Amino acid sequence: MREFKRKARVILIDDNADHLRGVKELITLESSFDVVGATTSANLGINLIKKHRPEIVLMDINMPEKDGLQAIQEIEKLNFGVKVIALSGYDDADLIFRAMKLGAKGYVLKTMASAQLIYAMDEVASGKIYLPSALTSRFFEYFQNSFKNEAETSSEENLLSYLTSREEEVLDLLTQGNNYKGIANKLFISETTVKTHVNNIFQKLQVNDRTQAVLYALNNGFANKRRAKLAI
Amino acid sequence: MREFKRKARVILIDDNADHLRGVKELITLESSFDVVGATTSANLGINLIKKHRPEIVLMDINMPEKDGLQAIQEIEKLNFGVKVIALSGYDDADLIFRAMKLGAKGYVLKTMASAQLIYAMDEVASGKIYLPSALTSRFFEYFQNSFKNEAETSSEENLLSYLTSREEEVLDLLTQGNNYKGIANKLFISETTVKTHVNNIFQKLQVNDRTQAVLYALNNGFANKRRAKLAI
DNA sequence: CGTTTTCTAAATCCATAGATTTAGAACAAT
DNA sequence: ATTGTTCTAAATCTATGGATTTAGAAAACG
Repeated sequence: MREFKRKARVILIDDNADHLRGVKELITLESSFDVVGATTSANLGINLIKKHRPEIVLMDINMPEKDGLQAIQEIEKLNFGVKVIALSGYDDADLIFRAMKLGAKGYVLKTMASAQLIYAMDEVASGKIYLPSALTSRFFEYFQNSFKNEAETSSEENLLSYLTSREEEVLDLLTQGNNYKGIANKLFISETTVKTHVNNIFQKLQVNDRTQAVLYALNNGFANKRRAKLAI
Repeated sequence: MREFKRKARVILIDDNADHLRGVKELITLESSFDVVGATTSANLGINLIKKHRPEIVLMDINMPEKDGLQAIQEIEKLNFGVKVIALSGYDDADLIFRAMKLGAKGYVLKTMASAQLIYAMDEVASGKIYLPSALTSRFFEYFQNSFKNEAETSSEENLLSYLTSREEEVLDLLTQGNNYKGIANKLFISETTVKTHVNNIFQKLQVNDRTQAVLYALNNGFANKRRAKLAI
């Protein structure tokens, strides 16, 4: 249990001074977290984080001055392993999505009961990710919608399936920005052979040049994982 | 409350006949759902769905014969508004991610208490998305990890920022698979002017040809939303 | 006002890309 | 055994792509 460990440190960042004070009091009185910093400025907050290296940061993301989302991104870039919980007044799907995408470990509405905030902090402190179920639902609607097109196009007849395995290899190298010579060298075959393969690829994908072939490949699920680094 | 509505219909698909029978009994006895179909075959299940148009489908995704994920995709393609809940023996992050990506409205482990399955069905039937919090956590770890690179590279110095607005237009057309002539026609400028722009783009992006320029653009946040359809 | 940037354009030249045809070898399928 | 597919390769030809230089007009900046 956590009583035996050192109290986890928390830094609060909220441009609303009243809310900041309220949350600070709440945490101090009703939880076993240690508030080591509280500020209304995102920039000051980041400095506090650098100084104190807290386990948890409660970050208001509805700040006008500096965008809270941007602040989350900067905190993540520090790579301190700080766990950021986004605090927001809105259950907007796009906000939730962007906050989670940037690495927030939780998203809590300001209107939620104080016990839920403490619970979220406990969960996040123990390494989990916490999203209230209503927000999880919102998130997934957004998430699934953003993948809808991709799913549809990927289920259409995919011309990529007509490629032979060697042609797939060649196309893979094309999607890394190689020219004929580069491909020939990498596959230990002659340049003219590569040309033959590439021409066959064009026919099968019904495109006119390598750029279109590469675009077709990327738009149709080719090389989804190994989002290739350019071979420049 | 749901008592006043017609009982929501459910179809069960699970290649394990024993488990299938157990779940059917459970739902019949302990919930207000109406099991209108149960089969061990994904293909038969899809036919049942076409016939009965159920509100809910419980789909085992650990089937050897036909992949359950593929079945989900096919069901979503029908566009019947069927709400699929994935049933799985594994809390594997990649499985969860793929199931949700394909449009599953819930993901429940077979090892979970039966009450939780009923709860999930209630939630999903009422239009929400249900993921147990432990799985939500798993999902987000995977999700955030898959966006990590993107966040990092997007915060590196982006050579795209050096492009003039005209060059951005030209690059945009390049990322749609246009050649010089196509770009010239679309921008009402001469082909040689396009060549000048394109050469300047190459210099600024430090690449050697159009394919590499397009790849750089796509990998660095250019045209993120309007995931361009090819101009073939 | 002068300077710089951007957009436009042409000319030239060489390199690469792409189309097309032909063909041998290996292998799988029936 | 024969047919079909895949992978290999070359030759040839034309089209497109890319590098480089030069330059005018317009707009932006200071």
